[in-house]
Amino acid sequence: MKCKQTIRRRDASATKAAILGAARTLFAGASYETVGIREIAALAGADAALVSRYFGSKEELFHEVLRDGKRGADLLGTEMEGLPERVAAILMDPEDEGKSMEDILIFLHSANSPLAGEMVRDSIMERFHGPFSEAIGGENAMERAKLFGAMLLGISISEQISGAIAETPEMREKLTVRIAEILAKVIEPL
Amino acid sequence: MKCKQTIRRRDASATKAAILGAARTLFAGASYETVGIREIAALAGADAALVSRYFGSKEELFHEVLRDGKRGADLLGTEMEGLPERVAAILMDPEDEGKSMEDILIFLHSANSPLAGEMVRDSIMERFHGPFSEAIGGENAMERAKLFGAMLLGISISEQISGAIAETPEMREKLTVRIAEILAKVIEPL
DNA sequence: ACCGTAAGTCAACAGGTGATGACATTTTAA
DNA sequence: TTAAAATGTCATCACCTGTTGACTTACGGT
Repeated sequence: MKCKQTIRRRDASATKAAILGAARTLFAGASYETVGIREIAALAGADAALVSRYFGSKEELFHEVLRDGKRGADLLGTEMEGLPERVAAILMDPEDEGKSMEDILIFLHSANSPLAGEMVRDSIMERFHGPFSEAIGGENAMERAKLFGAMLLGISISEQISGAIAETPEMREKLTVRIAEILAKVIEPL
Repeated sequence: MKCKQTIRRRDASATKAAILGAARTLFAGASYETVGIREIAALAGADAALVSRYFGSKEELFHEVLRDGKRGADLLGTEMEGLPERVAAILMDPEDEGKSMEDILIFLHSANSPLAGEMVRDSIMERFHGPFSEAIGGENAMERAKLFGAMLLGISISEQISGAIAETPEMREKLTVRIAEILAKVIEPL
C-alpha cells in the first residue's frame, strides 16, 4: 500500500506555484549551484521529478524565479519624497527578516555563478539599476543608483549573515535614522 | 612518453602555496560549494590529488584560506584619523579590482554555505567586526562597526558583480569623496 | 653514480547531482 | 460507470564531486 500523504489535491498549477515559492526561498539563501532540485521539491512538498517536468530544467526554473521577482521600483516606490526613510524602515524592520529584500539576496548569491551569473546580472540591470536610476533622475543617476543598490545589498546581506545589527528597539530606532541619513546622502546629486 | 610541462621545480611548500593562492582567488569569486578541487588545482598548475593530500580536505583548505587572510584592522589600519578617505580610496582604486577586499568577498560568498558557513561567520567576527569595533571604540562601537562592514561589503560585491561604478577618472574622484563622506557618517557616534 | 625518499601522477571509488522515461494513481468528461 | 487525460511517483541514467591508494618520476645525500 503506497500512500504518501498528499497535502493538497492534485493541482498542477498549485504545485507549480509551490515549487516556484520554495525555489525563491532557497535561492535567497544560497547560490544557484548550492541549492538542489531535491531540496526545492522537499520544501515544496512535491517530487523532485516534477521540478524538471514543470519548468524544463533547473536553469529555467531559476530564470522564472528572477522573472517572478518584484522590480526595485515596485518595492521602493518611485516617489522620491521620504524614500530614504521608507527604505531604512524596511531594512531595519525586525518582522521582515529580509523578505522584502529577497530579490536582492537572490541576485547576490548567484551573481557569480558560472551557469546563472549572466542571467542574474542582466536582471539586476533591467529590474533594479535601470528603473531606479530613472526614478532618481538628474545627472549621474546611474552611478548614484548603483551606489544606492550597493548600500541595500550590503545591509541586507550583512543582516542575513550576522543577524540583525540592532538588538534593542531603541538601537533599532537610532540605526534607522542613521541609515536614512546615509541613504539620503547617497542619492544626493554629485 | 608521459611528459607534463612542470613549470616549477618539485617543491612541496611552493606548490602548497600555489594551491592556497589559487584557492584564495577562486573562493573570492564564488561560494564554497561552487569552487571545485580540480578547478583550484588547475589554476595552481598542480594535480587535484595534491589538494587533498597537502591540506587534508577541501574544508581544511578553506579553513586555511580564512586563517591566511588579513585582519580587517591590518588592511584598514587602526588610526582613525582619515580612515574614511583611506578606505574610500581603496574601494575606488581601479588597479585594485577588489584585491584588497578579497577577504570580504570570501566571507560573503560562503557565509551561507551549509558546510563552511559557521567557519566563515566566526571568522568575520574574530577578524573583522571584533578588531574593528575595538578600533572605533566609544558607545555602540559594535553596531557602527557592523554598519561599516556592511558598506564595504555592499560596495565591494557590487563592483565585483556589475563592474566599476565609476567609469571616468573624474567620476571616480567624485565618488571617492562621496563614499568617504558616507563612511564618516557611518562611524560617527550614535 | 646510485639508491632512498620526497614529490607528483593516474585511475578508481562512493556519493551526490540534474534529468528522463516507465509506471501508478487521481481527476475529469462522456 | 468507465475510459481517457492529467498529475504524481519511482527507478535509473550519465555526469561530476571529493578523496584515496597504487604507481611513476625527480631530487639530494652518500
